Amino acid sequence: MLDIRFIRENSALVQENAKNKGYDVNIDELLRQDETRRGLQSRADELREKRNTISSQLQGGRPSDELIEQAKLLKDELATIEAELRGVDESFTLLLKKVPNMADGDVPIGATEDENVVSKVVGEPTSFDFTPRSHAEIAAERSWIDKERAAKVAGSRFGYIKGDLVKLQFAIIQFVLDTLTDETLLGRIASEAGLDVPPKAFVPVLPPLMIRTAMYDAMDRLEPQDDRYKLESDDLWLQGSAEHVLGSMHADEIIDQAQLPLRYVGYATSFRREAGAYGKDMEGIFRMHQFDKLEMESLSTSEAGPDEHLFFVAIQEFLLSSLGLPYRVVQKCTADIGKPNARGIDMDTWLPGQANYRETHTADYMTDYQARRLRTRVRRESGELELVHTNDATAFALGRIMIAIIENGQTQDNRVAVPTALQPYLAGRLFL
RNA sequence: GGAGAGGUGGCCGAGUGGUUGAAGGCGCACGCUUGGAAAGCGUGUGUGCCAGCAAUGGUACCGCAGGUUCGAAUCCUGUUCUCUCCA
Repeated sequence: MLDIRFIRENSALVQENAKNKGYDVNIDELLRQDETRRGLQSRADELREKRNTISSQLQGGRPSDELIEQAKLLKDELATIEAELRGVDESFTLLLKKVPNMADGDVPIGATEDENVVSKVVGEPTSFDFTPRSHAEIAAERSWIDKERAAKVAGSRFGYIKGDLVKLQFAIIQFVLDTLTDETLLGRIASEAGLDVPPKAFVPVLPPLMIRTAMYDAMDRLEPQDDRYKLESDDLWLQGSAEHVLGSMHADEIIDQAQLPLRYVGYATSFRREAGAYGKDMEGIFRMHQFDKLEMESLSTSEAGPDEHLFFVAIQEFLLSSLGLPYRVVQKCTADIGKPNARGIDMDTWLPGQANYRETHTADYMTDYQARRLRTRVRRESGELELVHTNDATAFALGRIMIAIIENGQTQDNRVAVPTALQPYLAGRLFL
């Protein structure tokens, strides 16, 4: 959520920004309600002040009937004002929550994701001296993915992942955890990216996979609800990405500045309905209702936030490069970065089976937009309180990255070359 | 799933209707004291919102949400979380 004081002072900018991001919000109406709300709030405060004054005169017993009568009148008036205030406050908050975060100045303005800007291409599309297959075809040959039986048991877009593919997944996980907890390596990644960020290790986390409505909403990741799985009888949702449960971990907390940045890498099975997918997306395990993911999250000061974002991107590039995969970096435009985002960068990895770059990574920078409702604050060295800035980014979405490894590393006889960086985690095997 | 106990400030802990934003202690900050330190002494030390350049003032907050009352940390209802015992 944005700061209402910021909106008051920058209403035109905020309206313009909402339009650029494709959100229909009425800032004028919001400001009108804000004024009404504040008026009622002041009135209620005044009435309470009077009530408190009278009350303090009444203590010690022997209250005069007159005073009691006065107090009763106040009580009634206050009740009326409070009811009115509750109503206005509710619709005001509803409107305020709809206002998207301000996009940073260097975010390309665009109406659809087609206006995202490719800023960097690393490596070249893998070439083969045979016609490359899709991961689904190779997995079928190797009995790595069984969607038919999964459909019988759980429905469409679920899978049984089996055999060497399971070992590959665990190898990737180990590789990521080793990378993100190695401060020497993190320092090198930072300095090679020209970033002056502390090389502080990420804390690995296995988070809860369910999240309360209030927390999900505070993270501003509850929408679109159509894409979420709700557990009706419990006021709980299945989380759609570890950042949902990592970012909300420090809700209602005040963190000493010396402890920042807090960096986490969460491993979580994530759930999404992914309604409306079609074509290539339906093949194999590209787009499933359930997938495992390693996600980075950081809480930092406001001044450190932008570099944390770039650091996350640098880490993503390091991870992809370590696997020898061709990828490109995409600066997402205003329409695509998402409501709570100030900036958003994607990594698209080359998939020979689709002969296309497809999204495997996202890095989101939310400034203080999430922290405002989470009430996660930092106590500055000066003693001042300030909202933290949040960053989240994919380390690896395991399903998608295994697709990339299979398709880019395939041989004519349906084997898959193991990236050098993963070989130590697969007993030194060169091929799966 | 059942029974019981309990959630008070950074921490411990008092408080069962009336200056209680909340005793006391610990911690922390500043000052005094000291050659220096400890001890000791003194002062201060929560958060949100509104108004104000500020000092400050008003208001709300004792897990959360309602209710009773002129007045609620204290009484009532619901709910949530933690702990103990049982299944």
